[in-house]
Amino acid sequence: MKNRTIESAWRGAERCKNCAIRHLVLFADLTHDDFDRIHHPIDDIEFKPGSRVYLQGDEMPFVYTVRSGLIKLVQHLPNGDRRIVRILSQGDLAGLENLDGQPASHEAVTMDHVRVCRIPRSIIASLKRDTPRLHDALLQRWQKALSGADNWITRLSTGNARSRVARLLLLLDENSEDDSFFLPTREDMGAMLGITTESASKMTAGFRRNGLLKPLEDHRAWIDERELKKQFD
Amino acid sequence: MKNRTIESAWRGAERCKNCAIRHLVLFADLTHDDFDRIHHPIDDIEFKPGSRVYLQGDEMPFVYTVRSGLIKLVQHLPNGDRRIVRILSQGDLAGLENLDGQPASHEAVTMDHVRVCRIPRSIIASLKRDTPRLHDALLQRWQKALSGADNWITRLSTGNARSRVARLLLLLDENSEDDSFFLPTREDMGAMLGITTESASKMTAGFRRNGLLKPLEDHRAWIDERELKKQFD
DNA sequence: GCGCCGCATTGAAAATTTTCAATCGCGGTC
DNA sequence: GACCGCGATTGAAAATTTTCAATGCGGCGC
Repeated sequence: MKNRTIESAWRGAERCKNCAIRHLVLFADLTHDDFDRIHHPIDDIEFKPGSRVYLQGDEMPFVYTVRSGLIKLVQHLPNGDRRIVRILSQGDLAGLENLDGQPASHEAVTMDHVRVCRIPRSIIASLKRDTPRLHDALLQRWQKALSGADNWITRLSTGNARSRVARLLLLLDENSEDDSFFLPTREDMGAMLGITTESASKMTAGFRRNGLLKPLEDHRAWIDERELKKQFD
Repeated sequence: MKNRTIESAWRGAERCKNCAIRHLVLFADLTHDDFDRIHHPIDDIEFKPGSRVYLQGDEMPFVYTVRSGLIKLVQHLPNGDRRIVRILSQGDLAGLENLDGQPASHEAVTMDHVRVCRIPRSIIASLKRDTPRLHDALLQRWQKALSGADNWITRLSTGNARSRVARLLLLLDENSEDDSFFLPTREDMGAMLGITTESASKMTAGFRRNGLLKPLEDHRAWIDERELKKQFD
C-alpha cells in the first residue's frame, strides 16, 4: 500500500533547467555549468493526502522541494501532545533543517495532493562548495522559515481561540495564489493553533454563520478578507 | 539618560582575535588573514537591564554578538498584543534576521545586564564574500534560531499554563551554565508563554509552594529539575 | 525611618476553553 | 437505496484562564 508514486527520475538535472517553477525553487539562480555538476538522480514524486514524507528522528538523505500542495511539519512532545509548527507550500524546502546531517526534528505530512522534487543531500553539499548562488538561495530559505516560525508564534499562538482561527484563515488566504484557499481539517487547525479540535470547529462554524467564511468544494474556502482583517489583524 | 555605555572601540578586529569567548562567537573559525580584512570598528557595548537594543522597524546597520546576559526578541501585533519569540544568550547573534538589509522584525530588549559586540553589517557582508568559514558559522546560527523557534512553539505555546511554565523553567535551567538560572519577571514569562501575567504568577507561586522552585537572590532561581521533568516534560 | 513605587501574589467572579457525548452530513460501499 | 464511517458540529457541564481589584513585599530616595 504505497501512498506515493515516482513520476519520473533522471540522472543529472536535465529537466531542472526547464522546470516550470524553476524561478521559485532552490536552483533558481544556478547556471548551466552548475547543473552540469549534478550527478545524482533527482526524482519527481507525488504523494496522496496524508502521506508521511519523513518521520521525526529519520535520517535525511534527501531534501524535498515542494512543487505543489501543502506539507505540514509536526513536532511531537514526549507526553504525546503534538503541534504543527510550519506549513510548506510551493517553492519551500522540506528538510532544510537537516541539511547538516542531523536526524529530522519534525514529521512531514502532506495535507493534500502533493508533488515534490526529491534532491539528494549530496547535491546540495557539493553545489554549496562551488556556487555562492546556491548559498544565497539557501539563506533566503532559512530566513523565510524563521520569519514564518516567528509569525506562527505571534499570530497563531497568541490571543483567544477566535482571533487565532481568524489569523490562520487570513494567513492561508494570503499564501494562496487563488481567490480561494485550502481549508485544513479542524484537527489540523487545532494543532496549528494550540487549541482543541472542537474549539477550532466552533470558531470556524461561527465565522461561517457570520458569512465571513464560505466553504467551497474540495476542502477549499473563501473568506471576507477585509472584514476579518478589520475585526482581528 | 543613556542606558548603554560604550566600553571600548577599536579599528579593525585586533581584540577579536583574543576575545575570551571567541570559541562561541560568529568569528570562531576565522583565520588571522580574515581578521585583517576587517576595516570597520567593532564596539564593545554594555546595556542596563530593560534597554532597547533596537526597535521593530529599525534599519539595522549592525548585528550584535551577545557576550553575556539575556536579550528578549519581542514582536508586536497591530492590536497591541505582544509576544516574546526568542531569548538570546551568550554567543547568539541579535539582528541575524536582518542581515539582508530588511528592517528589524523584532524589538530587542535586554533582560538583565548585557554586554554585546556591535558589528557593522558591512563586515559580515564582505567576509561572507571571501570566507566560507563565516558562511558555516552563519548557517549554524540560522539553524539554532529556527530550532529554538520550533521549540518555542511546541514546548512553550502548547498545553495548559502549568505545563508551559514548567517547560519554560526547564528550558531556562538547561540554558544556564550555572546551577541556578535567571528568572524573568512574571510579565515576561507571560509574554513568552502566551498567558497573562497573573497566570504566570499563579503557576510560579504554586511551584514555589511545592518546593519545586526556589527563588534566590538577584532574580535568580533554582528548580528541582528531576521532579519537574517527571511531572511535565 | 518613612513613604513610595514597581512587581508579585492572591482571591473571587466572569469569560473562555476543554471535555465528553450526541448528532449531523456526506461520500462511498454493498 | 440503505448503511457505514469519518469528520464536522453542537450542547452542556467541568475545568481552566482571564479579569479586576486588593494586598503584600522589597528596595530606594529622601
